[in-house]
Parts: sequence; C-alpha cells; structure tokens
Amino acid sequence: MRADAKKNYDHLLSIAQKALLEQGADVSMRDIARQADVGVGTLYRHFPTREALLDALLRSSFDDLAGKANELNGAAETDKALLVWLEEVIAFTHAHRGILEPMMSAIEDPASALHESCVRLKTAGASLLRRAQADGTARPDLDGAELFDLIAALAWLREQPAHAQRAARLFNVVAGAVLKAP
Amino acid sequence: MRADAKKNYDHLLSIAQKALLEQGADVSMRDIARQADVGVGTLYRHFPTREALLDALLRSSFDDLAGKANELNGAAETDKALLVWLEEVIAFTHAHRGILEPMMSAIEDPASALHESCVRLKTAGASLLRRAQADGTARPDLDGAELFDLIAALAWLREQPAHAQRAARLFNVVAGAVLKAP
DNA sequence: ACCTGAACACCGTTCAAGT
DNA sequence: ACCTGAACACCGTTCAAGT
Repeated sequence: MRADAKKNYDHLLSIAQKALLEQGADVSMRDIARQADVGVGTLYRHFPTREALLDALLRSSFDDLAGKANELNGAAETDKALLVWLEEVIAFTHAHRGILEPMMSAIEDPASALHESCVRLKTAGASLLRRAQADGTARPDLDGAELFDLIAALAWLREQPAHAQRAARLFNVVAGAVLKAP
Repeated sequence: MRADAKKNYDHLLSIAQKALLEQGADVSMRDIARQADVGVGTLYRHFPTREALLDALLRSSFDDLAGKANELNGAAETDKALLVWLEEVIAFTHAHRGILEPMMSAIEDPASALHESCVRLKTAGASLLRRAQADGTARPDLDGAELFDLIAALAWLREQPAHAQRAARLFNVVAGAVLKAP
C-alpha cells in the first residue's frame, strides 16, 4: 500500500470508529467519507462493503474477547467463567449500537467480510460452554450456535433504547436457564 | 370521510397488507403508494407516519391475540395456556418480518401511533402470566413488561433469516426459565 | 496506484397547485 | 375535501476522469 493510501486508510478507520460509537453501525457511508474529508470512492476503495468496514473496526476487539475466553478457560468456577464472558460480550455490543443485525447475518454467511470475526467469537463462547458442560455446571443440550443466538437476543434487547435496563435482569433469567441451578 | 377517500384508504390498506407480508415492515412508503396507484401524498394523508400505517394493519390481529389470551385464561393448565399463547404471538410476528423493531419502540413511547396496540398485547400476556404465577406454574419474579421483552427477543431471533430454526428450540429453553420445571 | 465527485437509482416527507 | 407529484434533502454504490 502506498504511503498516501495507508494514511487515508488509517484516518478513515479512526473516523469510522468514532462514528460507530457515536452514531451506531448504520451510520451513512457518505457521512463517514465526509467526516474524514475524503471522496466516497476512497472509502469504498478501502472498504468495499459495510461489512468489510465493520470487520476492520471490530476484528481486534473480537480477538480480545476471544483471548479473554481463553484466559477464563483456566478459571476454577466454570459457570462463573461463562457468565463473566457473556456479560463482557454483551457490554461490548451495547457500546456499539446496531452491530447485532450485521453480526447475525455474517455468522450464517461465509461470504460476508464479517464472517470470520463472528465465528471466532462463537468458537470462543463454545469452548467456555463445553467446559462448563463437562463440569456439569451448564445444561448439556446446548451448542455454540445456540449460545451465540441467545447472547445475540439478549444483546439486541439491550440495544433497544428504553429496554436496556430490563435486559440486565432478563440476562439473569436466561442465564439461569443455561447454567444449572446452584 | 368522503366516498372516494374511503375507497383510497381501503385500497391502500389492502396493498400495504400484501406489501407487509411480502416485503416486510420496512417496505418503502413510496413503493406502497406506487403499488396502490396513488400519489405519495395520499398515503401520507391517510397514514401520517409508518407507525400509523402499521397500527392500522396490525390492530385487529393484535386484538385477536388479546382475545385468544382471554379464552386461554379459562384453561385448566395455566402454564400450557401461557406457552400456547406465546407461540401464537411469535408465529404472528414471524409472518410479519420487521415488525419487532417498531413494536419495541412503540411500547415505550406513548406518542407512537402503534403504542396502544402494543400495550394491549402486553396486557394480554401479563394476565396469562399472573394466572400462571398465582397457580404456581410460572416463576413469580417476572412482570408483564419483562415477559413482553422476552417474547420480543425470541421473536427477533426468529426474524433472522438463517436463525429461525434454532429459535424454535431456544424458545423452549427460555420458556423453561419462565415456567417452573414440571 | 490512488483519489475525486458527478451520476444513477433510490429513499422519506412536505406542500403548492390542482379537482 | 381530497389528490397529485414536483421538490428538497438525503441515501448506497459505481466509474470516468483526473493526479
């Protein structure tokens, strides 16, 4: 990549990051280009789809969350480890409004630029779930894809402006269904 | 209402109904007017907001669902009654893609044209929940608003194209958290 | 190589002008 | 009263023309 292109790429990314946090994942592409003082074509050249842009923005965070899962795989209380991780994921998506819809599409569409990142997240959660299941602290009849969907549903609830507060309580209700009663 | 206006109103409604089923709740308003062979202004005159149009389209169905809840309030098995009703609601929203997002906004916004209809639905569910709680078949620490949110989250899951199948199983998982174990 | 921005095909919504 | 559709301010996306 040429130096000037690299500069545009990085600048675009930092502007898009801010836009994602402030305006949500459905910010207009035009707006991002405008805020970055760059032609729309430049934005599309670097990120041919919105998913490609989201992937660039989220990949490292998703990797961090997967890393966190790895750490938690060493924890003694397998149920608590799963719980902590789930809360962390939901807190992250909560800070990035509008991210769930594209994630849900991407996880089932290998052609999506966001697919790999989402799979990484799902896999990380699945490993924590498996360990809890082996330990007998989580119900055994659940797989990684289902866990992903449950997280997504709760995260979506939390994304709804006036429902976020209730979503916290409902997280516990649903968590109670995933983990065996104490 | 003048006769010609009434005719436009009815025609618009029947076209919008078809559009809602075939293209989802986020059909373009322009498209509806176009399909109805009517100027956009006519559509907006009869339905000043998308919520107003959705309300006109859904009100009677929501009333039916509320009526169904009333019938089920006479059922012997209070837990099964709640379950059956929940499935019915989710099946309905599943047939009307894209309806959940506006419903979630409307239920918390008294100014929305869709508010009343949503409240009716919430109230109907709450009555079934209360009866099951009084009967000891549903967990007592849950209110109507929380039940509404749980339904919404499951219905949203079912709205996601590739996740609908899993949503059916996850309905049972979550239902198991709401109802007391058998 | 890379950037620009006009161009195309769409939106939601309003409101002057018509009947 | 009611209807029409041009008008305005937006989109996403592409691609010829420029550097």
